[in-house]
Formats: sequence, C-alpha cells, structure tokens
Amino acid sequence: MELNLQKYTELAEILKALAHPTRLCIVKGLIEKGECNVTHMQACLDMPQSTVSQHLQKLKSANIIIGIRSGLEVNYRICDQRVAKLVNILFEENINNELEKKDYQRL
Amino acid sequence: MELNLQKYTELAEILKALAHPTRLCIVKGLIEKGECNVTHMQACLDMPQSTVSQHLQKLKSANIIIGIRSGLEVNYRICDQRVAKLVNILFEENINNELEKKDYQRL
DNA sequence: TCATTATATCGTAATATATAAATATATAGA
DNA sequence: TCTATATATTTATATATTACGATATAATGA
Repeated sequence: MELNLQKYTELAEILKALAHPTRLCIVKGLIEKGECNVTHMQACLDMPQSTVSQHLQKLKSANIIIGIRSGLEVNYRICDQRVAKLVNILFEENINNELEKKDYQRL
Repeated sequence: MELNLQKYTELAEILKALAHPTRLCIVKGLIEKGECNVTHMQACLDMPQSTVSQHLQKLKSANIIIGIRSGLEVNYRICDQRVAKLVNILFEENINNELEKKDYQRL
C-alpha cells in the first residue's frame, strides 16, 4: 500500500475513460474491427453525433485512441496496447478459486 | 460494434469501481500483500476512516474484494482474479508500435 | 465561393460521485 | 453489562460527469 499518488492518478484516468458502457463498447469494437469512423459508430450505437463525438474525445484525451482523418471522415483506432490487453481480460470469465468461494460464504 | 448493452454496463461498473486513485491503490496493495485490514490501509493512505471504508464498500459492491472479519478487524482481499490480472497489465509500460507512433504524428 | 457532409465544441440541465464529520454497529474483554 | 476499539453507515456539501441540442469547424466538389 505504497503512496505513488501521481502514478495512481494517472492510471485511474485511463480506467475512468474506459468506465462507461458506450466508451467500452467503442473500444471493444475498435479492438475487433481495427478501425472505424464516427458515422459508422453513431449508427451502431444509435445515439446523437455529438454524444458519440464527446465520448471519442474523452478516449482520445486519455491516449487510448487516435483519429486519422481521411477526407471528410476521421477513422479511430486503439493506440494503447495495454488497454487492448486489459479490455480483453475484462471480457474473459472471472474464475474465483475454491478458497475464495468458501470465504465469500463465511462473510 | 455490437450492442450487448447489459454486458457493457456490467463491465463498466467494474472499471468504475477501479477508476479512482485511492481505490486503485487499495487494490494494488491487496494484490501485492494478499490481504490487509482497514486500520492499516487508513494509516498508509492517510485519510479519514469513513473515507477509506466507503471506498472499500464500493470495491466490495463491485465484487472486486471481500472482507473477512476476525475479531474486531476486517481483512480484505481480492476476489476477482480478472481484476488482479487487469491491474497488473495496467501497471506495465505501454508499448505503442511504430505504425501507431507515425499515425500519431500525422494527426 | 457556396453547398454538402463529417466531425468537434459549446452551453447547460440532470445525475452521479467524492469527502468527511457525525453517528451507528459489531466484537472483545473487564 | 460497560467500555474500548474497529468498521460501517448516514448526512451534507462540493465537485465531476453525462446527455444532447445548437453551433462551429474542416474538407470536398460543383
């Protein structure tokens, strides 16, 4: 329980950016598809353009995604491989071991 | 970009619980030490008891930790191995590949 | 330059979260 | 049962986040 506050704050920022259903969905989609433009995301997510764009800016500020403009479109993709790994693990099933299960019942 | 909203909401809840410097510090400490009681955490974190307790309840509600009472003390430990893995990855260095770096500059 | 399309930003109301003091509950021992 | 200690909950207030319409900007082609 050490106190490297700066580091914890910095990493918590990344988690905060991911900690929203819409943004998690965007990130998961980008991991799977590789990249995607805003219009397409908007159609999939079925929500206003400004809402999608704001979520994208939040992910971008956290350096989780980058956007590459090509003509009128901007294509986004993941730029932090740690986050890709992390999200993949999150989507795995949780396997608590037997000891933990027993402990849980004791509580 | 599929729409399994329930799943994304559920997983976002876990990330939300982790997405705070204090709670991340608690979880990291528990991963390293195995377990810890509230008084000890409070001393390490140097913050009021009620604040620490509230953070613990949030982690507990998210099924990230469990508390086992022994006498007056309650010892907490991680009960979701996914979360332990996920946090360990978060603390690794991010390695962006060369392609991403170039793209970043183009932006 | 004007119109069109794609995306970003602003303004703001509603909602959620964080902090910490005060208070409550749980356990152990005298 | 009374007291002390450890932890949890309640309450109030401050701060942050979310959603979305309105508006701005950027790029393209006529």
